[in-house]
Amino acid sequence: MRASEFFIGTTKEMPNDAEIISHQLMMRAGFIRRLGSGLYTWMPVGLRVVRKIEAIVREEMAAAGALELLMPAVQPAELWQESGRWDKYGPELLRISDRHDRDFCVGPTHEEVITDIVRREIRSYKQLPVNFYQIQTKFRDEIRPRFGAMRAREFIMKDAYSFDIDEAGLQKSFDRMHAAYVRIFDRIGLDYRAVDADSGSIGGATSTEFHVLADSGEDAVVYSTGSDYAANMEKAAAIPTGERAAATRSMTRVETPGVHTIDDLTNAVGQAATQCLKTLLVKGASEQAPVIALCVRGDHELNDIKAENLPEVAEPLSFADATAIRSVAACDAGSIGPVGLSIPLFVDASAALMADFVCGANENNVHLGGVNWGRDLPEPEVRDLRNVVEGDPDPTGSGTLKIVRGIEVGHIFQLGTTYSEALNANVTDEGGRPQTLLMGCYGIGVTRVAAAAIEQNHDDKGIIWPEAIAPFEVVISPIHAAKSDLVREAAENLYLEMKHAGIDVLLDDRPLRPGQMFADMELIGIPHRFVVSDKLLAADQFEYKGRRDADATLIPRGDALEQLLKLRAS
RNA sequence: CGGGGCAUGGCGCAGCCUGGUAGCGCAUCUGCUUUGGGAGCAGAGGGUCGCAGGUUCGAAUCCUGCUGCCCCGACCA
Repeated sequence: MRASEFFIGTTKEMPNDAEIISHQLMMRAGFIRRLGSGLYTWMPVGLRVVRKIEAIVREEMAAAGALELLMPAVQPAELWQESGRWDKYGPELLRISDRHDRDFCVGPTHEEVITDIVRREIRSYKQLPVNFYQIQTKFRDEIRPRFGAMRAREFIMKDAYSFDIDEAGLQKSFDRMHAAYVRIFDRIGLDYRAVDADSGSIGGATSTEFHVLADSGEDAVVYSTGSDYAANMEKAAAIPTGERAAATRSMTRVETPGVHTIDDLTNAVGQAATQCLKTLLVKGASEQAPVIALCVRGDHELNDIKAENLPEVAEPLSFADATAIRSVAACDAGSIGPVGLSIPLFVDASAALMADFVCGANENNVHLGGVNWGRDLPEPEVRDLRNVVEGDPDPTGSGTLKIVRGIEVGHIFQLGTTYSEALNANVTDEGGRPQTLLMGCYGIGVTRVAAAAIEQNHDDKGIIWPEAIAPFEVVISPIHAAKSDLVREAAENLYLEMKHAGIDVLLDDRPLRPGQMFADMELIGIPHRFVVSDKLLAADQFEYKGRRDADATLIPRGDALEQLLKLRAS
């Protein structure tokens, strides 16, 4: 590609609404342009990156036996009503209606549509397993779209769906996708982790997330220093340490005027947060127990997902309102404690090991000190309710846990029969009986991968693309070509040589000053650069500089292609 | 959804409080000079000041309503 025939929309100025580095750089380098909240146009340079990511995904999907198809973005409400998600999915689902007033949604995901296809097309176990995928624009009406392509409302996603006759088949399909994902992210060249995850609202059991590690990531990724264990914060198992100490004090009333939070409490009673018990009241799942109490240690945080996964707790998790609190305790939030509460009470494993602790007295402005399980109140119902913290033991038994930030770029699920049952997707088995299909689904946020790659690879000059997804692999920058036939011809020849060698090369033939050319190409993030100038040609040389290199090196003119091929291979 | 803020050439902003000929930087265009790290000088074009009402002789500016966008908030026991 010749830059003069391409479109390069770089700017020196920073857009005022871009908060994170990938958003700023994508805007400045002219990769994306904003149309509306969470809506972006992919400009020609940006689209080249997207297409390269897609190409890698397609190759690895094909290698893993998945078949590409393309489903409609607009989906009839009936299908979503059949699966129950028309009501369950909530406001993130963009609902629209046509001229006949029929309801539709713009697909945030395609489990329903693919299951509908499969139930019509796949009749026999002999046609299994199948795995269909598409690369398509999705729409999710996010509460707060932000960070440019990172959390856009409209974005490009690869979504694959596998169907098998039994659990063993599903496991095999899942493992194949897992392996394919590993190859994809390896090839793209990102630092990432595959982590155990909660499957969330899509339903089903097993799921693994793929996170690109970056400080700006919105998710907390937990990993072990001593094993391969990795999980996201929602899923990471919190293992208590030590044993419960013996009670040494008797239970006493403490006047705590104006104390509402754990911080207030530690100040008021002079005890560390680890000695305070936090009691949270949440809505229950049944009429019989409309309010449920959950206890965690004062220095710990309740894990919403773990709480929500308790059968007794209403989903989605919501805290009890003032009226509900008053219905079970004679006080307001801030003074709740487990002693004397006559509602279901679940206690985090670490909180269950506390002795002589402080907690609310269920009376405003009063707390209790010296409280002990098994003496002042029954032995607790123990559950895992909290977020892990750095230094917690590895649940597999070796090492401790560390927490880093990650950007979720892929998520693979074993859905099981959730959708096939709801939509009645069966095949006939060997015995001639109908068998409900077992389903898996596998997503990659293609456009988010691009943003994540930038978060992980940039410097003060701009983006540093991993070679595999760079918009161009190499740029040729002729210095003052307009004034020198020699420079122009040498650059042109080098360009053609590389182009014929199948290299994705950009010839920067714009009539610009060198500083501007260099700055543009570094901002755009092209991994390799060759400079052609009269001075260099006089010595029969070109100049080479890798995007991460501090200094340029001189190379013999004839070695340029060979040099590039060598660098590219390494 | 709650709170805060913004809306003025393509982009970033000032002007508004105290009503009176709409300005700056960047970008664009022309010319000359310059030429290995986002050049200099001279000149030019480009805005019914988000929309709708109101107050006024007169509104970017004051008032009302609307719309769009941005930011903060979902650990409170």
